[in-house]
Amino acid sequence: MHLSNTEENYLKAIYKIAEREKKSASTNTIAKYIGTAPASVTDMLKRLAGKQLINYERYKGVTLTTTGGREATQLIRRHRLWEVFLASKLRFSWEAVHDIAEELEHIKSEELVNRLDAYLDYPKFDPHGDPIPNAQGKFTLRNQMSLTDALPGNKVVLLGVREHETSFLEYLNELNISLGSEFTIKAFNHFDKSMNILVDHIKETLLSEKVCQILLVKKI
Amino acid sequence: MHLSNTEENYLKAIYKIAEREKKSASTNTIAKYIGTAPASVTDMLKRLAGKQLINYERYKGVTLTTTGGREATQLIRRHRLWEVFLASKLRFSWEAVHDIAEELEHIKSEELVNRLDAYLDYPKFDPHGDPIPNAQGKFTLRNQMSLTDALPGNKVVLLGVREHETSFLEYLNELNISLGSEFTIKAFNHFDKSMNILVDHIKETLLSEKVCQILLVKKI
DNA sequence: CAATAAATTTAGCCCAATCTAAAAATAACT
DNA sequence: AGTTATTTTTAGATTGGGCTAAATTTATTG
Repeated sequence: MHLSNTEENYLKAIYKIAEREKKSASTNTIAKYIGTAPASVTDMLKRLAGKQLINYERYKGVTLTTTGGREATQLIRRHRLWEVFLASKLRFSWEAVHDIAEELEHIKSEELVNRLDAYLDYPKFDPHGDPIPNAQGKFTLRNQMSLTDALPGNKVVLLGVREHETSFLEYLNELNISLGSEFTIKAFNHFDKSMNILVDHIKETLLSEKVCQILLVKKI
Repeated sequence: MHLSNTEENYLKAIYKIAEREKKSASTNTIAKYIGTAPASVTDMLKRLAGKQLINYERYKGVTLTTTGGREATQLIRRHRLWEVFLASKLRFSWEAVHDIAEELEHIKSEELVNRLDAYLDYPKFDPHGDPIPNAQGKFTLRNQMSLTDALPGNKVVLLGVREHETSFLEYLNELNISLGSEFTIKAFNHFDKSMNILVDHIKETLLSEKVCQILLVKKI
């Protein structure tokens, strides 16, 4: 099936919205995600429905078909593998990889992505801790929770971030927080749900509820 | 200057045609090179002229401006660096790299291409022996000649090929000829200008004039 | 439940990049 | 030089992807 870059981007958007909101994606949500007018989305949805990539009924929101889901998963696979390449081989920082991978993910060559996968030693997670689907589209699952669910006294390690925004990642850099960082929860502040955290046994830091929600950790 | 992939492809075509034919590129030649109708070329030439990338006068053929030439050179740089990556890191064969690099060359990130260059150790030639312009657009020159110019008794080494067609490269594979192969010229056949060549001191092979023209060698 | 608000779709338009068919300019040949 | 052939350009249409404004459907709320 030949897909244009734009069509691929819509599929990815629908996939991610469904994942985030656990329901079918609405026209407006897609429009906001992609950054286009809702009318443009409607047009595209009709085309994608014509290609059997989504289930579309006027005014009802859309879901991916099996084919559409597979395409979206492969796109995510390509994106995350390129991110690994950029970070681990070309030494790009984790806040720089996303935008370049947005372009690289559209290179159409099954052979290329599989060889890249092998070259990188079949990585299971990308530089933001997101799981990389394998050639069959299977994601690696692991126990993880939001930092908001950790309790005072817990020790946890940072596995991933739910937000890839450059400014947010740069904020973590300033706090010397990166994947693998160890946190000891010192205190939970009820009034604003912020947390006092000891980072890597060195520096105590205050993290707002919003930041804690973004950080994915597991107990150690 | 923002250029679409298509605009970049036209600039590259004009560059390559000018290089091959040592004169301005005509509408028809460009159309054949790109694989579009001549009318489409005319339209595009007007747009490129509007962006000051080419010198265009109706019915006269076109040449690249300084800016246009720089863009074309950078595109060639990106293309050839990606070819090196595909061949040396991902172990693609030399006939497979071209098509994938055609897509990769359009990724727009100066930082990416320069880091890739460093990662590959600043290669000077691509897997077909074509020179790779450096970040300043400078090509490495070297003494080379067409195999047709070698004389019986000469020993030469293969530096490059002027033709990247898959079927041609596969033909060379069958003859066990690759970059670095050493040839001893055994005989020149006047009637059809073909040559009898001893390849790597092992196998004697007959190469047609057409093939000899494509092979770039230097004496050893 | 009627009125209003919000979401979605339709209608009609634009631009980039392509096409075919026809016209115009240049080149080639007798 | 004049006719023919070739090359190039113009004219007009198409497709993908996008827009705004208006109409329609669904949701919300007094």
